[in-house]
Amino acid sequence: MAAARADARRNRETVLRTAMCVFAEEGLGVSLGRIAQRAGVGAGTVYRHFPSKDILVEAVLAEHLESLVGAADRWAARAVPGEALFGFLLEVIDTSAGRLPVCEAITTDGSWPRAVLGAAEQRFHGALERLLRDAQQAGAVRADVRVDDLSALLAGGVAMRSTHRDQTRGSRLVRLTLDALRTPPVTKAFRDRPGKPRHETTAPRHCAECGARLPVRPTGRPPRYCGPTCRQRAHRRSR
Amino acid sequence: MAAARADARRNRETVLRTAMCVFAEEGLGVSLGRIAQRAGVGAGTVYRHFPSKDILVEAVLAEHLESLVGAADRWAARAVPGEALFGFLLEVIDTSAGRLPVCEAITTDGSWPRAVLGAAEQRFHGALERLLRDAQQAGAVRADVRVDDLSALLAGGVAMRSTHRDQTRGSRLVRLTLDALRTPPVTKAFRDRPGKPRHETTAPRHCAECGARLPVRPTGRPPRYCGPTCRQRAHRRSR
Amino acid sequence: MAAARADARRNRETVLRTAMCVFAEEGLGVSLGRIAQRAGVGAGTVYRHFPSKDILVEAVLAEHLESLVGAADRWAARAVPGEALFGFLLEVIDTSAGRLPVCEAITTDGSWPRAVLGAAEQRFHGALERLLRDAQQAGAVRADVRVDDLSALLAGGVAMRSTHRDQTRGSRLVRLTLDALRTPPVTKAFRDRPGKPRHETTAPRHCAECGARLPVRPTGRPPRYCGPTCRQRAHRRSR
Amino acid sequence: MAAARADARRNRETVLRTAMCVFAEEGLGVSLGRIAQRAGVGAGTVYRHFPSKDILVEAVLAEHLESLVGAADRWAARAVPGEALFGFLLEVIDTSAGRLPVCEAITTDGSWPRAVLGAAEQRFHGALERLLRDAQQAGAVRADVRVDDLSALLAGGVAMRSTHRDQTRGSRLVRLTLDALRTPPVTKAFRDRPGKPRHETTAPRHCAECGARLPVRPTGRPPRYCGPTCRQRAHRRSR
DNA sequence: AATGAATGAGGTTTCATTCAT
DNA sequence: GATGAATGAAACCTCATTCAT
Repeated sequence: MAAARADARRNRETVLRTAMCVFAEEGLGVSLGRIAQRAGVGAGTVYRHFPSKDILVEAVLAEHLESLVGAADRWAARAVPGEALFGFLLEVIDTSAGRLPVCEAITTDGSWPRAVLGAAEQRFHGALERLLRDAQQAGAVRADVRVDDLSALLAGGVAMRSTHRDQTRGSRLVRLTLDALRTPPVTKAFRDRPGKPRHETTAPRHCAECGARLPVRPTGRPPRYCGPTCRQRAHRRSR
Repeated sequence: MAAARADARRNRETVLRTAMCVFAEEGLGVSLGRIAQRAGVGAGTVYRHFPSKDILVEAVLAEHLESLVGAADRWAARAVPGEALFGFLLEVIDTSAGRLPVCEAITTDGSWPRAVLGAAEQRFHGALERLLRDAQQAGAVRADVRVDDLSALLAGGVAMRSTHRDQTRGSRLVRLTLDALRTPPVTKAFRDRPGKPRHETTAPRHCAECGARLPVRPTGRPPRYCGPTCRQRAHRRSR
Repeated sequence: MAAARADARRNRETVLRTAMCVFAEEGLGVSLGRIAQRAGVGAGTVYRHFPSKDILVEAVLAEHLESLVGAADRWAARAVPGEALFGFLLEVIDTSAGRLPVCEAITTDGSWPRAVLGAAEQRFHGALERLLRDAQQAGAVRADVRVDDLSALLAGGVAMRSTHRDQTRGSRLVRLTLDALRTPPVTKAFRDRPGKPRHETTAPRHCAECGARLPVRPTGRPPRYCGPTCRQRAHRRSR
Repeated sequence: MAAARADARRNRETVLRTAMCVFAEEGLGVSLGRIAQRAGVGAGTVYRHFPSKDILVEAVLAEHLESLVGAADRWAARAVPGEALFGFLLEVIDTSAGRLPVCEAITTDGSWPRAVLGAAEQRFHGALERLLRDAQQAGAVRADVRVDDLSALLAGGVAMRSTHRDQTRGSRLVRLTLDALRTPPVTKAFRDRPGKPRHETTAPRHCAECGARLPVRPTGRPPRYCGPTCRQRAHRRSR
């Protein structure tokens, strides 16, 4: 009987792994029959372990999340707080890129019985939260970022990676995007009055003429134009 | 006869608009029967105008793209180059947020007969290209960004917006992400030798202690830490 | 109004002729939409003239039968009784070969409202009957053949012609089969009766060597072979 | 497991047999739903065994052909060459009469994936070929007949039988037609060659009055009528 | 009278799920 | 516990027929 149980567990694993691959390859639309076939088991066996298709999809996602929790722990253990978070986010996006359909099933469709996912999802969010908190305490990440921002950012990153026709540039784009989380370059004054950037809101951030980004400087009169050219042009216009 | 044609066109519009809504609400999985029902027409009528489901989905997407091309033109007409691009990207993401499933059908699944979409897609890409070129010539956007980066970025932005449980913060996150495209703060030296940042590769870009982003300055000795705090902390650790 | 009527009649003709072709080419399964398309008219026009598909099929068959009645009269007018019948049967089979599906719709399926066909069918059977009676009175055809035998024989002939992969041999097979109707070799007493062409029935009708049809001549010794070549070949074989 | 397989096989048989009947009764137009209903199984079961309608039709035909191959072997085993062929052809026509629609699906429509039928069809043609060859070697059948002639002849025979409103006369007509294959009356020299039954071909094979088949006897004067009744009737007529 | 859009029942096919073996 | 055959609802698509223009 123990042997039987071992058999059953092995079968469960097989089905789960197969489903993961097939979902990734052909989308969530594949029939369970196909999965059973690819797993080399009968349709009934799939149903014994996963009483419905939704449950199977959830199990696949939970498995994925679980493995990501492991990755989070590894990153937390071996890197300084900020880099741990960025490393983890990148890894999540990389390993999830092929699984877009599965992820979307969860994120997009609100009709999912969140309860079932619960365990894995909470552990995942917990891990994410810890990494974020540490990174923020280390000052590596903007203070106004929350866990749910990260979730959304992950979804976005996966979408970018999966969508970009050029894998290398897709990767690069994701890194560029993640950098948006980093604490922006700050000055002494800013650092001394944390949370109150001097010009954060009052100073113009873009050239009033051409829209170019203006450099942020903590002191002095904030510029209104990106340079003499634009200033002149605006002056002309104002007459 | 002309009247009959008008009727037909109206019907086509109705079906198209209904399909747009229903796809957005319930995903691409909905049956054509349901769409027909919601549109208040017979199943055959849907079929008459869109001979297959794929064709209907394409039509919905094409319609959407077409409207976006209009938006692109409006932005190009009424804003300075850089802001036109950013405004357009934001609008695309905002108006596409509800249509995630439709967009994904296109971006995710490579099996689409691109030919059919062709017209609308090319016009969309053309518009995107023009906005990007102008923005880059105005120096408002990084020179190393390409159109396909923008496509991927859009997909990512839509995913973020749709995924974030808090709409407001989702919006904010998207804006933050788009800013990654902006030309990074540069100095005179950099501006004079465009494309050749002084320390671009040799200087450390992140604080060696906390990982915070380091300001890039074209002259002087590049800093290793983000500030005295980290320098001190590193010093302590090195003893 | 008279003009309108002429238009309508012309339309009816067009539809009928088109239906004939299309049925012959693609079977009875084709949709009326296709026929309307090929005829260059609207679906409604088809229905105005032929209120249902069955009625259209019947009309096509009736038209065909009507034209065959004409052929029967021509044969009756220009050939000796026996040959008139055989010529007519061959012509029927030849012209019906492409129309197998239509014919079958009538002969096979007992569910047809015979009443509607009535007129054309009766005229056709009448013509057939006359040809048969004359041929039998001339002694060219077995006395025990009835009109319904001929109908069945026609169906069989059409099937053979349509089925045989080799058109030429199909034709030959049909002729061979029709010959089964001819009066079998009879005794001297029978042959001597007046009003009978001398060799009409006793003379061999095909070359005993190669099976080619032999010309029928009322006088002289009937040939056994189609020419010197076959005669020589048979002579050699008999040694 | 074996039991399940046995069940499945039984089900397959049921569906096949039902389809055979229903096709014969109502034509190839019947819906698979109807067949499933008549077979007492679900629509899915039909589909499991025959993944498409075409495949089911083919299977029905293949089954039929297979059974005919058996019949061919039986005839070859128990009759002299010539009679074996004729007996077989008659049996084919008789048993196929009800199945006209199925046969036509094959013979009429060239669009069939012959590959699938292949096996059964080739075996059938092989059997036909053997019977024909033997019959020709025995001199019972014209030397210029080929297998494809027989195929077409069979189609024609089936059409005749199915079409004739009077079954008995239909049968008679078919026999008459098949006789067209027999070696035509030959000359003395030919007749005297050894190994040939005396009256095989020259003696009348059917009653000159009523067309009934005459017994073939190798010796004695061959009868001209099937019995005294017909002889008397013919006598009366000749006066 | 002609057009062709609209209709909707019905056809084939698919597949999640159950159940006998 | 595993198997895979059976089920039947539902999807997509077709087309004979009607009807507004």
